[in-house]
This record gives sequence, C-alpha cells and structure tokens, in this order.
Amino acid sequence: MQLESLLPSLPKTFYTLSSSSSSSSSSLSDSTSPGSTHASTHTSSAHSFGEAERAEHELEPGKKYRSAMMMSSSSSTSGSTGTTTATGGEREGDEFSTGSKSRKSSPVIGGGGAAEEDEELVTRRYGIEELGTDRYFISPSSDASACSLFPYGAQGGSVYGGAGARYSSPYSSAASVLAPPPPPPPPPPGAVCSSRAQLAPPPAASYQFGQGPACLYPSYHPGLAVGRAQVYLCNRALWLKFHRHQTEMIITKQGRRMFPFLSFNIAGLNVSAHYNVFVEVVLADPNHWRFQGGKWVTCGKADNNMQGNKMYVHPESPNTGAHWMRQEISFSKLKLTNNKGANNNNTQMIVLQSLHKYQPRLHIVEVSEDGVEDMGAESKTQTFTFPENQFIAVTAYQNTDITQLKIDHNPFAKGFRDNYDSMYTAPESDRLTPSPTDSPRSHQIVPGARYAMQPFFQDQFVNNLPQNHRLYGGERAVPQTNGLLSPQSDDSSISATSSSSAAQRWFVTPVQQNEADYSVLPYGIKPLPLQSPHSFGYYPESSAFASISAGWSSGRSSYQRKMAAGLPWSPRPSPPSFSFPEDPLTTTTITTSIKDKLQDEGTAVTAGAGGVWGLETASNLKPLDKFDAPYAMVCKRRRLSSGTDASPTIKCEDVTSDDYGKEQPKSYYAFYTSP
DNA sequence: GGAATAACAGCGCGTACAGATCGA
DNA sequence: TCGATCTGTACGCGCTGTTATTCC
Repeated sequence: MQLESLLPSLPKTFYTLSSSSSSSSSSLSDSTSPGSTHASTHTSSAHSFGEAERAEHELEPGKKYRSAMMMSSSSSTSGSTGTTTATGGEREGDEFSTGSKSRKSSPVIGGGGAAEEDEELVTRRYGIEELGTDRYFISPSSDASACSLFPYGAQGGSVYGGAGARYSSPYSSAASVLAPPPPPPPPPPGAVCSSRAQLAPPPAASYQFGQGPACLYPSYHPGLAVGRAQVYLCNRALWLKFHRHQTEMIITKQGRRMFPFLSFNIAGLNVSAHYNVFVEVVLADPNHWRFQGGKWVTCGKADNNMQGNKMYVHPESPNTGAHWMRQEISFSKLKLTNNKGANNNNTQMIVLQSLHKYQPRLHIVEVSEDGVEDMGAESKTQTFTFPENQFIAVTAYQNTDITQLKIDHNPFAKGFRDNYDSMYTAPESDRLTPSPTDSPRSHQIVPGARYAMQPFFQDQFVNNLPQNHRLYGGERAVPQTNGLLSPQSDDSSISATSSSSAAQRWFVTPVQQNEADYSVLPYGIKPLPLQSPHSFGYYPESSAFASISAGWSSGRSSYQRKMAAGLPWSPRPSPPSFSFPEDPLTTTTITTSIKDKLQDEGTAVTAGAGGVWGLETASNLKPLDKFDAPYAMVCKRRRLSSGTDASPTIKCEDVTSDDYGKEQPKSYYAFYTSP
C-alpha cells in the first residue's frame, strides 16, 4: 500500500501544541486581537455558508436567506470592532469574573491549542470562566530547535485548511491582516516524506493564514479552488470538554475504541475524484507524561522509537469526494492499543505508548479510481490537525474528571452513571430530565433550540442528566430534551420539515470550529429532518447509536417494557420546562411552526423551574481555583454521590458541570441527514 | 510505588428462535 | 391450511469503567 510507504516518516514529527508552564501571561492579549480579527474574517464565512447553502438546496429559501443574514448580521456585530469578541466576553465575563480568575490557577492541564482559544471565546462570551493561558502553538513542522511560537488565537479555531489549501485560498490575503507569524522553519530532516510534503504538519503560517473562514465551501463559489478540502470536527464540543481536562484515552492489548472518537465533515473535495481518508496518530510532544498532584506533568523524554501501526485508513477508502462529503466521516471503529504485535494483522488498531501525548491527524489523499495513489502529485495530499483531539494514552484513567466525562457521555458506559437508576425510578416531581428512552413524544420542542440540540449533537446523543443532577443537587434542572431530534418530538413541524428537506443537508450551526463563529452564530439552528444514524457522529453504525435511535423509535419498547409497570410518571412526557435564553446574539433559525411553538411555550415556561438553566447566576459558578492540590486528589476518587450532598467531590463536579452547562450553547455542530 | 493486566459487572444491540397474526 | 410477516424473548457479543492482582 502506498500510504504505508509514506507513513514511517511521520510519527517522528512532534506536535508541540502546548506548554503548560510557559506563556501564561500573555495569552489574553495575544489571543484577543487575532481572535477578533477572525471574527471579522468569518463574517464572510457566514455569508459564504449561507449563500452556498441557499444556492445548493432549495430549502425554504427565505428562511435560509434569513439565516444567512442573521449570521452575517451577527458576525458583523461581532467583528466590526476588532475587539468585539473580547468586548462581549468582558461584558458577560464580568458577571463571572471569579471564574475567569480562577481558571488560571487550575491545575487542570489546559493543553493549549486552538481548542482553548475557542473555549476562551466561548467562555468569555458566556462568562463561565477563563481558560488556561497556555495558548501557544508550536509549529508542527518545527523541530525541537525551531519551535516557532505564535499566538494561537489567529489560528482561527479548528477549521484548518488543508496544508495545501493555504497556497490557493483566495482568502488568505484577507487573513493576512493578522499579525505576521514567524516564518515557518524548514521542515526537520526526516520528518517529511520527500514525495509527500503535505503530509508533514503544515507550518504555522499555514494554520494561521490558510484558513480563511470564507473557504468553508469553496466549491460552491466560483473562483475558489475545487478539490481543496475543508474539514470540520463534528463532535468538537465534546472534544473540547475533554480537552479542557486533558483528554485521556485508554489503551489495551485487545484495543480500545477512542472516546470521543474522531468524526469529521469534509467539504471542498472534487466530487468525482477519489480519495483515501485516513487518520494517523503521532506524538504530540517529546515528553513522557505522568499524572501527579492532580495534574499532568512531564516526566522525562518520550520514547519516540515506538514501533507499530500509527495509521487507520477509513474502511470506506477509497471513495469519491461526493461520498466523503455526503456524510460524516466517522472513525468510531478505530482502536488504540499498546500491543506492539497488533501492528501487522490488525489495521483497526493504532499502536500507542502509555503516558505519551498524541495528536490525531486526518489525511485526505487523492487517488486514482482503483485506489492507487499518484505519487507524483504532492498537492493531492491534505492534512488536518485539530489540537483539541490531543490525548494522553493511558492504561488506566488518571484524572477522574475525564473518567466522569467518559461515563457521562459514552453510551457504552451508561451502566456507570451514578444516578442512572434513580433517574428512571424517581417520581415525576423529582425527575430531573427525561430519560434517554423516554417516549420520544416526551421531548418537546423547546424554545431554546440550542439547548434542545445539545444533548444529542454536542454530547453525542448522551444527555447530561447525571451531570445536571450533580450540578444542581436536588434542584430541578432543565430537562434537556432531545426535542428537535426526537423522531416524534413535534410531529407537525418535524414532518413538515422532513417532507421538504429529505435527503438534504442541514447544518445546525454552521461554521462550528471557529471561534469567531462562536460569537457570531452560536445557536443558529436549522429545522431538522428526522435523523438517521448517519446524522449522528457517534457510533453511526454501532450498537450505541442504534440503541439511542431505537430508544426513540420502536426500539424503546424494551425499556418501556422494563419500566412501564413501575413507572411513576406517564410515558407521555411531562411538559417541558426550559428556559428561553435571551441572548442578543442568539441566531436561532427554525421553521416557523417550530419557532412559533417555541416562542409560545418559551414565554410560558421561562419563569418555571427550567429557568434555573438559563438564569444561572454567577454565584452558582464555582471557580476552578478550588482545585488546589489536595482537592484535586479528592477529585481523583470516583464520585459516587447521587448529587445531593455537599461533599468535595460534588464541588469538584460542580466546577465542571457548570462549565458544561454553560458551554453547551456552543451549538456549532454540523451534521447531515441521511439521504 | 506506579503502571500494566485480567477479571468482572452492567448495558444494550444483534441475532436466532418461537409464537401469534394475517392474507391468499 | 399454508406461507409470509410481525412480535416478543433469550442469549451472545462487544462495549464500557471498576477493581484486584501482577509486574517492573
């Protein structure tokens, strides 16, 4: 296989994405300006997207156009001043300044990278907290001696243009208003396959300049290079959650799936051309890591001579650009192992070394129809790196925050959720949120569509009930219904939507992965046709997804069978209680029927119990500086509380839960409906 | 002492099977 | 009555994190 021939040179490349101990003081100033610059550049992104979508689909053009206008309007607002993002963040951030200050002292490894940059914008926007200050990105292509540090804010979130795209993007000039980064150092010898320069990590400049947000769908626009891919990390919100605590991935001899797993949307490919899509996992830094004192610290040098397969070719490779762009590209089957003997006979496994930090990278290689790579076409290889995908390989979880996140979000770990039982046996009055297997009809369309979306799209179809439970203690929290996604949530509106948009693609909030878009179009939501497994990034073909989808349709019968007899509440859902966040920046675009419904209901229930969610006050936010060392150690123990006591573990959870709750409005999930 | 490993329990899907239902 | 289809149940499997044990 030709791909393999060019891979051996790759793992030796280090992606030094963060420095946990350095550059802590200048991050804010460094990131603000570039970030705001992005806000302005992304204005065109919103336009492009909206127009592209409008042009491509015939879906209620008026609404779509309106959506685009809303986007651009918002983005104009955000990007007009160059400091709009920061301004907005400060404004809201003031409300939670405690959180802002505390973040810096958190022992939780920030990890740095674009993810945090995004997070900062988001958290500033929502005033949750201020992120860690590690915000420097060492040029991937730089070797140890040539680590070109630059403020990563200019990187523009995670929408990374392909390595080659930077040379052709007509928008690169627009982005050049950013502070010029240091010139990319020459690639280290041996780190780049001579015939595949693009496989080498793109230089910093490429990240910084080559991602004109307006390039989101270049193929839809005349003058844009066709065939230059843009890649979106579909489940980025979840990745960010983990990344905040330094993601850990279990590796076992038999192989362990990643969670979150890699799931991408790809755009900009040549529809008829053939591509191989594969993921490679390379060392992210040259260090050996150890979890000590509640945080990850470096401990010696990494073993860079680890042998074994570092690449996972998507099973559908090779395939056409149309195929890859049609739906999410999920790598859910990818397994991580520390079994060096698994390199040859198991292409589903990637061999890693425990306690090393890794960076997954997505490669898209144009090939001939029979899957043979054209070795003479260097420009046909594109590489994408999402810093929030970084993780430390472990044989056992070290940070209980990560463990809890896994349990709370991974469908396969449902059995470990603390209050799983109580969630389904508590009386209606005590029940915090609908169960995953509640009758789909129970999931009403909620006014805060952005919230309705989150449990599924942001958290990969796992509701956050346990977290909410812990977060709010016994207090009634807002049910995070799966409203819009529920197959039967709102029959009339959904069916109408479905009938008009079947087989068409929808973007919940378009342009995710872009910090500017965070502030510009945080909640833009399109009406959602009924989802097929392909619509969801997680376990699209696996049992996990099926369990969820089944739970909402016929498959839920099993649960209902189990629960029906003793259910103290009606299988018919309780009336939704939710908040209707009044965010001036909210750009929720939904069908009229839904919208009207939401508005009506929203006004009716905003003051209800659900208001807890939207009206969270600063006093409820726990600063992360509560993570002193001993406390962190306490947190390392598994949390078993049901969430009603005030144990330190709960406090620990509160911190994160608050985060998550507030973070959720980051509805920048992109997805497609199945044809 | 820390990391790696194996065994374990819980969960849910997929499948096979049996029984019930329906139409020819 | 027979065959096709649908429904319900049981079991196996793969997934998960936890826990105890072993290894270095």
